[in-house]
Amino acid sequence: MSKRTAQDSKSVPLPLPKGSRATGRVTITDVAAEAGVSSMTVSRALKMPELVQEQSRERIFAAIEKLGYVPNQAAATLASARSQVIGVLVPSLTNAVFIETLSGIRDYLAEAGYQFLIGETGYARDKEAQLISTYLAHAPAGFLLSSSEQHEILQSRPASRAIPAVRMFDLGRSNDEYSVGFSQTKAGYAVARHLAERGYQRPAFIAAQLDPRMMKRREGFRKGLQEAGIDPAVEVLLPLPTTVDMGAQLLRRVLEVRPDCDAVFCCNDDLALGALFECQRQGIAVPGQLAIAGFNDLSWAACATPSITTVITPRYDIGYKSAEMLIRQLKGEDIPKGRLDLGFELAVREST
Amino acid sequence: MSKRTAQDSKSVPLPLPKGSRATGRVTITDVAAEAGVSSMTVSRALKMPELVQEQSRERIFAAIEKLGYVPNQAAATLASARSQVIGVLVPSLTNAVFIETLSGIRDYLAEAGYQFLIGETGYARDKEAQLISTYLAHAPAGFLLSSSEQHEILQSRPASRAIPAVRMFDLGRSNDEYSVGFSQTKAGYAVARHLAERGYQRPAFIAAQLDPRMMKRREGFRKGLQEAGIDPAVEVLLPLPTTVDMGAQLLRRVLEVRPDCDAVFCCNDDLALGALFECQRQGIAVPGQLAIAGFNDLSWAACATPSITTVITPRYDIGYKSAEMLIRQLKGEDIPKGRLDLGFELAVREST
DNA sequence: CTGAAAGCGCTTACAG
DNA sequence: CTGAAAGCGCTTACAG
Repeated sequence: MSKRTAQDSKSVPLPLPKGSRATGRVTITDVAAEAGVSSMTVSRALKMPELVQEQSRERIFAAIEKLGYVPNQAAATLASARSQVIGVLVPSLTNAVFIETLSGIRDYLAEAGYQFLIGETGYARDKEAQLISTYLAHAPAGFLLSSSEQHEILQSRPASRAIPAVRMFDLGRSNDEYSVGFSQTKAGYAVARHLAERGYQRPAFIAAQLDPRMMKRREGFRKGLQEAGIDPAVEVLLPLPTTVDMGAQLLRRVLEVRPDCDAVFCCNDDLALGALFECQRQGIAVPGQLAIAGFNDLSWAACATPSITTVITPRYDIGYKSAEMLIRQLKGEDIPKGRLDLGFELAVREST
Repeated sequence: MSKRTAQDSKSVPLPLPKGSRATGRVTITDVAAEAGVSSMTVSRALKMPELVQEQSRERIFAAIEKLGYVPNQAAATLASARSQVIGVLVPSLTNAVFIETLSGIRDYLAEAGYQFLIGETGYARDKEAQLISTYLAHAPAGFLLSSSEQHEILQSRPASRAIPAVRMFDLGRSNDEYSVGFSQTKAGYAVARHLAERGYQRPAFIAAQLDPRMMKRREGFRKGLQEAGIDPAVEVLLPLPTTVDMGAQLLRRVLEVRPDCDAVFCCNDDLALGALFECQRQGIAVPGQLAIAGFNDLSWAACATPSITTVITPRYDIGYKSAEMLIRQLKGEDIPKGRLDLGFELAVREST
């Protein structure tokens, strides 16, 4: 009952012991021989079990178990020209926000049987394009991107080899692409309206990193203040990676410029925490003398003393839903292009 | 210039135009034809350029550029039985500590031309073993692991197909394996000695997660207290994932059991931050009434009010050095097995 | 429901 | 320094 492989019969005219290969690996052919079917049938039993007779299927799975067969992904990828790998590109791996997005992605992809390759773009469009090129060598089934830009290298592929991509965090400019996120502008606007309603008159804005999303929050914040008849003049922006300590530094600068400032919107919770510590250090009452608002609702915002008003963002869901949108496309479902707006929620707490 | 697909070429056995393939991809053969050499030579020019005549090399690189050739990793992996992918298994992706380790890994691997697949073990040995099995299908060149256990599935492979692994964070029990980390026990011990030297008499210990590393810190802490003649009786341990808020909860429990407690060692900085907020809420002076020590030196520890005494751990370096140790093995260097102890540093600050 | 044949794009020896 | 041949382990049509 011994099967020969093509190469055995060509190069070595002696039969190898049953179940063994030149490389020592257990292959689909070994499983097929053990189960008394062809390798095609084994492949089908793995991919589309409903197309294989139950009896064959049982023998095949028993053989897989017995031999400890692990499918070779490289061979599958080479033969089918598509892998089970998704390229995921996030701006930063040191930011808790994106880590939670990765958790969402991982949860969906693990369930769907996909792996992912993570790249860090450093908030730079060029770096994103470069990583896409690198990942292309792995024949990824799709991409999950975080830049709101188009990438020529993906656009220029012929339709037959197109690789689907979903943009995360920001909503795309048009409905011609897939994007999952929320409106940064509206979130900034909501914070401004809240501060205005509470009666704060001299608010400031502090930000670091200064990527496009930060700038949209700022834009919305200014718009909200202007609509409330408040002058949004005091801003301190620093184009460096965010740290908690930087929140303290930026607040000090704000207070130098405008000592009578009565509220500060921090573009993220790290800065808000640093600002709170600085107030504690200087003996400034929060919110009595100065209100503080953050962004993202990181783990400390709710339990700080005082608890910090912030914007709860759907970052886990952005990952999960983006992955879902991508995989459903890959499975051939006809998902309409467009923006999936997951919204946000303003958490009003003690600090304002 | 119409392209044909695979099925066309079968049903119609006509030669394809030069430079094109059934799949439409640019292959090494296309590059070889363009450069007027064999595909072997192209392969060599890419892997070991010094073995190829300069003139050929120039023509080859020009052809690569002209055709936009991207090597197919799947084909390379299948042919060589080894990929450029490293399997990286960390306990958690929501913990800043491991994220920084990943940054270290990424920095080294990116430089060395490797990709990595990240898995999250949830601090469970079984989950780690399961992920190893899954990743084996990708023919990883090596593993970076975070459990201190051995894994049969890796141990049982024949020497010819052995996959090297490096253990991170903990130092291995023996010098029979590769490990990069520091002594958790010594770090816990150092905190105890510091508190004792400062004259604290009724210290408590709080911890969550309770993975083996936490338990080693505790062990060292207890030992240090005992040696200083202090009773290490007050401990509150909770086997749940760490959060900042949990630090507040655990501290409340400690104060219920022992209201006269004068110091608390938190097994990580998240708990320490929550404990600090709780003290602020209750009006407990830090360190006047209660000293607080944390672990890891996360970004807020140094700039909190008061700044938090903690243990600075070499987590970025653990990632970087582990990756280096692994890749140098893969490149055939004869790296001696053993433990690489990167040490730690006690940062004494205002909170103690 | 099942199988024989061909091919995916590289690399591994080997021979010059 | 270079190349012809064979093979890696799957999947894709196709035919039954």
